[in-house]
Amino acid sequence: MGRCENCIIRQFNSLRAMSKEELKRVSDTKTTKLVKKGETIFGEGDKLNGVYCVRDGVSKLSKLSPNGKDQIVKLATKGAVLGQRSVITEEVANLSAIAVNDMEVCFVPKDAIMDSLNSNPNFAVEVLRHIAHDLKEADDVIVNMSQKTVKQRIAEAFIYLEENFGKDKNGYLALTLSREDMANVVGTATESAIRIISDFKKLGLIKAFGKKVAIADRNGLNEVAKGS
Amino acid sequence: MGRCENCIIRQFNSLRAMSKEELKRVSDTKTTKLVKKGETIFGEGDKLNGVYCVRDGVSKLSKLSPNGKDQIVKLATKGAVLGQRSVITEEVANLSAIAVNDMEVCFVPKDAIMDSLNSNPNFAVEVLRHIAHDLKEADDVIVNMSQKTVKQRIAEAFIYLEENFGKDKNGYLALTLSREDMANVVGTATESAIRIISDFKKLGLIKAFGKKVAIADRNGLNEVAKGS
DNA sequence: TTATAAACATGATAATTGTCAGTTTTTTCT
DNA sequence: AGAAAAAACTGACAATTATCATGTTTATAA
Repeated sequence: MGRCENCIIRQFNSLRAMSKEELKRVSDTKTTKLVKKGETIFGEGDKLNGVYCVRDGVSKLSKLSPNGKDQIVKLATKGAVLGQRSVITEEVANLSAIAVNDMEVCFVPKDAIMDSLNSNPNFAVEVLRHIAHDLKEADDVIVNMSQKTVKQRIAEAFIYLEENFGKDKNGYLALTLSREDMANVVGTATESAIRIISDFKKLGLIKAFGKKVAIADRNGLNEVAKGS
Repeated sequence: MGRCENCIIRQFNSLRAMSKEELKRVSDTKTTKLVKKGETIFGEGDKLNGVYCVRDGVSKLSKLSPNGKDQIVKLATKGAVLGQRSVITEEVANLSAIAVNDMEVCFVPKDAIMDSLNSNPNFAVEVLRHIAHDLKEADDVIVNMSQKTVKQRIAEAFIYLEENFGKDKNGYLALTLSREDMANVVGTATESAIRIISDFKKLGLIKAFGKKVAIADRNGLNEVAKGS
């Protein structure tokens, strides 16, 4: 079994959701792709004829607002599946997927997914669970965006980065985002993000080593996130 | 066939997604409930053992933020199904559902839904499509919340209310929200919402008759929403 | 029908956040 | 290495939004 199936299985969190033949069918149709940092996997409005499984690297899923700013809605890493929502509803993509660092993705054609969905209830229910979970997360983001200050959201973002992407051997966040991306995650101006991150450094909440950032005072950051 | 099945069918947009026996099973288990304005159907953290179909009236789905403010994430009207996300993921409710006006809902037990999901791929796929659509909408809300001003969001909210809940015979919005609810929909302070709504009146973008509100200048409102 | 509460409204002010106009630092490319 | 570009940073200021205090109107219930 190739690694691509692992993405699908991990994503849907059930080894038994797909039968051997289904996995075989998916396996036969897969294509592997290397995507360099900054490159676009697909853009807003693109018609997708398949989904992309992330094997390695991180992608930002963002939407361009009318005023020209990008809002990053989600960060997707190893094991995530991109574009499934659009494939399921048969609409064009409503987000664009851009590589935050060098990535390896594999492509699974629409038909392979749709056939399994239509014939295998277990698989459909697993996908359903997964999307339902995404929806809960999205609702939480809505509440955060509208009820928390930029400072709180940036504190949360650092915690999120540590929890979801981990640390390297020296304790620095495994995923380094530019200040601009950080601003686009929390929905603020780049300058505002820079200022607040500088403050966090001065307060000893985080520390930096070159581009790398580490959380220095987890409790303190948590306090800020809750609303000091 | 009772009206309760109509909710389910309308929601999932497919007459053929449920077999006759399945509909019968659902029909046998349903319970109808009257909910008065302001009453809670279920609250954040409640364990749901079924879903609620909205037969009549409107419910707000909201989440209490730590600072004590409510964020309304969604407004659900006739034909909508409440609580399905939590039932599917088998988590407690992450939103509370409160009646905005007098409602009639019917309750469908968890098992009836889960059995159909597990045995009927068409039904599962229809539910999946529906939740995928909700997810797209939630992503759009995230972008709006973070990239638009309060004024823009209030203008959009009026347009949304007209498009989704319609007008009465005199052209007034069929759904009247309090200023506080309006503020909680767009994620701002009640006073800010009041001020902006007053401005809209002065500018002739909307007009009021008692509690009722009508859009007076649709194009103008649209301009404001886009960012005048 | 009055009292009581809730919703609506307004002013003054403070806090937050965005914008613009730069400078400095780091990265990239030849 | 050196030029050019991108990213990070800073200050000054303006715009937006929240908060608090209070008054007015409208709805609700005894």
